[in-house]
Order: sequence, then structure tokens, then C-alpha cells
Amino acid sequence: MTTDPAAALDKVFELAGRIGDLMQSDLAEHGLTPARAEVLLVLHHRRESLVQRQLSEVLRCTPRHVTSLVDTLEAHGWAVRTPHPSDRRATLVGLTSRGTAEAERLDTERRAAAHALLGKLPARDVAGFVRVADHVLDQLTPQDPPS
Amino acid sequence: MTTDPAAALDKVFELAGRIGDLMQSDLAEHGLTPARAEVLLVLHHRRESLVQRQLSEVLRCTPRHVTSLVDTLEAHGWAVRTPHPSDRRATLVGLTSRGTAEAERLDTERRAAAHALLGKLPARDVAGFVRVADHVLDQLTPQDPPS
DNA sequence: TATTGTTATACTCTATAACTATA
DNA sequence: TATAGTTATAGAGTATAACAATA
Repeated sequence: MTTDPAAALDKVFELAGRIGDLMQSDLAEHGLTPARAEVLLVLHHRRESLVQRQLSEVLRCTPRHVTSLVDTLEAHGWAVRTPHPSDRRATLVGLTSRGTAEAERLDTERRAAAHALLGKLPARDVAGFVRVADHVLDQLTPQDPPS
Repeated sequence: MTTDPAAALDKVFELAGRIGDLMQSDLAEHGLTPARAEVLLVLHHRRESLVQRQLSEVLRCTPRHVTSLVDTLEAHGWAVRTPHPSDRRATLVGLTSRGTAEAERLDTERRAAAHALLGKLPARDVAGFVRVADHVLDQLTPQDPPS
């Protein structure tokens, strides 16, 4: 029975690394990267077009980086830029139907993977895992109050 | 009580991301990056100099990348390259005293952080967390049998 | 004067390919 | 011929600074 806190944290990184590698392979096969996929998912979950400035806040990255990401997304036909109706400085970014389909695929894959990895465990164990994770997150300066 | 597997996996990434950001800030203050820190830790834990080829295997990266990392480590005085005694193609990489000190600092920080984040929890909960993590790791193709 | 997005530039992680020296 | 490490090049994430158009 391992109770060393350092070993427990190491597991978090090992898990994130291994699962992350798998996700990245899957994304790469579709011409996506984690950063680009996140843009797709944000736009999909909001179900509305966002101004690039908003995207940079949601994604916690610079406006410059949003420009790069949206450039690629647009070049691949997943997203489109449209002029903001009332603010001529701003640019709205929305999903194409292909982008929406891709975001939905990502969501489905995510759930399937989670089920494959945790589905065999008793719900009680999963809940305990989440409780510990939440405890750790509480120790870290809480940044995003659930809005 | 959250038992949704997808939500549980999300916690893993949230944890890794938040803790990773903290670590990265700490590393940056010392002129380090995660990749460079890993080299330091590998060399420190092995307590011996390694040939760059070995490093590339341990770090699971290309020999080319090892060259870059060691270049930086050497420029900062954390590591030194020495010729291999019997194979003139090979280059041994070892830690300087400063590099050793830095690696020890990293280890200490890691344990302190783990204790701060998990120390208040009952050992039973931590053990349960690790068991779930190990279960998930088992579901993933096991790559590294404990040597 | 403040804000939106872009061009310009740079650092790091990471990879592949071609090449040199050596085995 | 195979191996160790390097130069050359490239894509991606990410950043800051300067700038144009607009508010």
C-alpha cells in the first residue's frame, strides 16, 4: 500500500503523460494538436462564435497565439472568421459543420477512453479518487470559481 | 459524489496542468525547464555519468534533442561533457557540483510540495488514489516493466 | 487614449535527414 | 557497415513588442 505523497503525485504526471500521448496520437491522425483541439471544444461547448479576444481569455493564452491557432483551424476548414457586426476591430470565430463534427468526435472519444480506463472500477473507488483530486486542487490557489 | 469516468480523467489533467504550471514557474526562476530538469534528475539518481545515447533512451527523446539539452546544461554550469575513455565517438555527461546541488533542491521541493498537497489526507485515501491510478496505468499498454 | 488583431521576432520542445568521426 | 554525436531544417506551443485600424 503506497502512501508516500511524492509517489502519489508522480502517478498524476505518469497518468497525464501516458494518456496525453495517446490523445496526441489520435489527434495527430486527424491533423489536430492539443491546442487546436481545445479551441474546437471551447467553440463547440459554447455553441456560439467568440471574438478572438474572448478566446485568448478562455484559453489563457496571448491574442497572438489565438491568431496562429485560428489561422490553422481556418486553413483546415474547421473554423471560419466573420466580421463582428458592430465592432469593426473584432473578428468572430465560429465552427464550420466539419469543425462541429470533429468536436463531437473528440467528445465521444474522450468518454469512450474514460470508460475503458475506469469503467471496471467500483463507483466508490472512482468517487474516492475524485475526492482526493479535489482536495489537492483546493490546496492550490483556487483560480476559477465555477461560474 | 462524482463517479463519471470522464470527469475523473479530467481531474487528472487539471491536476497535472496546475501542478505543472507551478513547477514550471519554480524551474524558470532557476533558469530551468522541465526537460532540462529531467536530465539533471536522471543523472543525479543514477549517480554516474551517462553517454548521450543512453540519455536519449532514458529520456525517450532523439539524440539530437539530447545535444541541445546538454548544450544548455553545460552552458549554465550544471553539467559537463567528458570524452568516453574507450570509445572516442561517445561523450559522457556528468553533473557538476552545482548541478548536483540543483538536482537535490528539485528533489526536496518535490517532496515538500507533495506533502503540502496531500499531507493532510488520511493515508488510506492516498493509498486508494494510488490504487485507482495504478489500475488505469494497467489498462494502458504496460511499457516499462519495473526493472 | 484604449482595444482588437496582426506583423515581427524569439525561445523551447520535439522530430527527421544528412553528415563526420570513429568503431 | 554500424554507431555516436553534430549540423541543418522544420513544425508546434508559447511569449513580448510594435503597429494599424477602430472605438
